[in-house]
Amino acid sequence: MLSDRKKKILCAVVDSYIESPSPVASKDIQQEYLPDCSSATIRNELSALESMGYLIQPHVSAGRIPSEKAFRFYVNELMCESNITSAEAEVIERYLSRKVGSLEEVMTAVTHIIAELTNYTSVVVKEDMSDTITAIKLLDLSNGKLLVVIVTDSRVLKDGMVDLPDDFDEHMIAQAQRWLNKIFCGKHVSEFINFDYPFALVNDEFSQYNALFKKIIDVLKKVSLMNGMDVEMYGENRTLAHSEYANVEDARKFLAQMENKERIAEILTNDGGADGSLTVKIGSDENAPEGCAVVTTRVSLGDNISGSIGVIGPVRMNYRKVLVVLDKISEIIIDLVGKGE
Amino acid sequence: MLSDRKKKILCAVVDSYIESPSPVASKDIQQEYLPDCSSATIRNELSALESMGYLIQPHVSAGRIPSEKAFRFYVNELMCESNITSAEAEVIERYLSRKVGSLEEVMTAVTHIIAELTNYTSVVVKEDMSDTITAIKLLDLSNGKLLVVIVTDSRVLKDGMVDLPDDFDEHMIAQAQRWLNKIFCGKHVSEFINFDYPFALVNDEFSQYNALFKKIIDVLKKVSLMNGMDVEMYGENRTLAHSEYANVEDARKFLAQMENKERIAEILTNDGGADGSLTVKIGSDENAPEGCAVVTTRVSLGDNISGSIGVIGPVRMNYRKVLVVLDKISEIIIDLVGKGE
DNA sequence: ATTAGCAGTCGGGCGTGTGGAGTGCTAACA
DNA sequence: TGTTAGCACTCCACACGCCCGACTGCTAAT
Repeated sequence: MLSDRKKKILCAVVDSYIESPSPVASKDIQQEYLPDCSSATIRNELSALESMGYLIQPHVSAGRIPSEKAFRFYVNELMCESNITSAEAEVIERYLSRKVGSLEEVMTAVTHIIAELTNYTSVVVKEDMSDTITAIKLLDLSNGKLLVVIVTDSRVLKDGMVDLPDDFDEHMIAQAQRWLNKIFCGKHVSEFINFDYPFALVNDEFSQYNALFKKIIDVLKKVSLMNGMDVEMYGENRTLAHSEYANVEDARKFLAQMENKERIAEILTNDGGADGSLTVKIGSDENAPEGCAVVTTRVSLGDNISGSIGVIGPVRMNYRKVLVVLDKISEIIIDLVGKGE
Repeated sequence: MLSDRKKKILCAVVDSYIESPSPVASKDIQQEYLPDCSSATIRNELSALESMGYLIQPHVSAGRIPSEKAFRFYVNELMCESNITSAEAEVIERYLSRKVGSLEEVMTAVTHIIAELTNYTSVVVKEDMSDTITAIKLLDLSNGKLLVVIVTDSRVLKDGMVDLPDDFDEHMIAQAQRWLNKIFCGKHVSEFINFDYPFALVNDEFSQYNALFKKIIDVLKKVSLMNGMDVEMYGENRTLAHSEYANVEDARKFLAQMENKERIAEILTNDGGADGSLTVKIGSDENAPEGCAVVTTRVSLGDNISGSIGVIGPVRMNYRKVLVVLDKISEIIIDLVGKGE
């Protein structure tokens, strides 16, 4: 456990670093946060915090910068709460509270307003769980490949390709198709994702089907991953304005990660959490994109539809502001939905 | 008109500059493209081409780089045609020709494959012209504001706000609403965009409506701009990999322009052109984003639905490759659609 | 445990110098 | 008149070296 003074100092380092991204010196901390100690004392504490993994010294004659561990500790225990400014609240309400229109338009509006207020990238994911599988079709392309097609309720189709073992004839394909339909029809596409192959279903004499089945289910998993998910992102540019992306290589790495919408959607949705609850993930250790932090909140948007709203920025993010904005937004959206569409 | 030799030299400069983005020297041209002339002769020609506006000399002891004018001339008259490599054609066909699924999925696939093959940003715009206006509603928010809502066929709603003049009561608002519905119901939302206010409709005693009407129609124009348009973009990252975006400021400027989807959609769609025809716009003079070139092709996707496929990259773009890829893609898509959805 | 003071380290900004790439110009030549 | 060789000139890009200043860690005193 950290002593009170260590906590104060760590908090000072993080606060200062969030405000301006240069290593924090002992003297600065003394002057601005802890006038009761000498800078030497603070230096000792900093040194201790460094060996505990909370701080990093870029080089020997530089101050300290917080590690990802420090940011996590900061968010969980140190950060003082703050309230949304009335100006911000007003902006949000003006934009959203009278918004008429389709869910898509509200999503777009939400991403724009969050990016505007926080100056980070904003993502909204809508998950529609009501869409169920009507049929699975296997089409022999007669070149050793099998086309796997999923047909769902809402006529959304997904398709993928599988290599066909040599010894398969059309009867066997038809048989495989019957089995697949028996297992999956009427279920939600998301069921593939956690589906364990039920070997029991296939008795010994049909063991040759096993390999094919596994492949097909893998394809179905992959192909259905984004089904019913709608991802909207805005303000990649905003995040790039921050100093961690001062060189193009880092900027491009960030953008490359943002292009993987499946990944982003997964990050935003994979931990449940009640309506309006806030989650913070910092760094790739917590499954956020590398060098990034993700703040998420969830709102339910009616039967079988749920939404996740998130902000993606550098680990050195202004968490206080982001949390406050997301909180307000989710509150308003829950309110909007509650009033009945 | 340019002499043959000037054309050859200009073509050499552009080709060489596209291949590697450094100023092209007279000696290089001589060695690689025109061994029959001396470098001095070429220098004279270069100097002439420069004063004609085709070339730019970054500084006195540097070679020449092509101006936007040179690129336009190159695309229109100099560039030698080339054919798609069989490898590329195969990639495209494998990806697309067996693609089953919704239009949205095909759009996504198209953006990905184009970005992959060209290494530039790719955009697809779908325009659905079949959506018509069912009703226009004016809601008095009783704070001096009027909420304008458009309801269409497909239950898409759009809304915007207008300041209400002081002397308007609910009867007048109802009257205005009746007029608006009379004019626009049953028409396509795009009709706002080129709509000229028909003063004749409003006779003198109702001239007070004029100001309000104009405002409302402006809002309707703005609000309906993207109606029925679906913009999908991929590979902003790819374009940034090119050397013109080596510094972050330029990269951010590019990205900021890419965030304006309305603008991009307009660039891609605003010049008709037959199915499969290719358009090249170079530089902001031709309404492309600043410093960028846009290559576009159009495909019709059935009744009242048309699509535009585009590639956005730096002015120094590999036009030959982009044209070839877009050509192949549009061919396949026209084929796909032709076979009957 | 805290603190003042001092020696030591390292990054980064800045001026200088130089090599090399490429031109424009001139004068000679076909 | 068009082409060419040769030369003087320009200017960028890069490297080198320098030094200033920012901070620290350590030591010794309180």
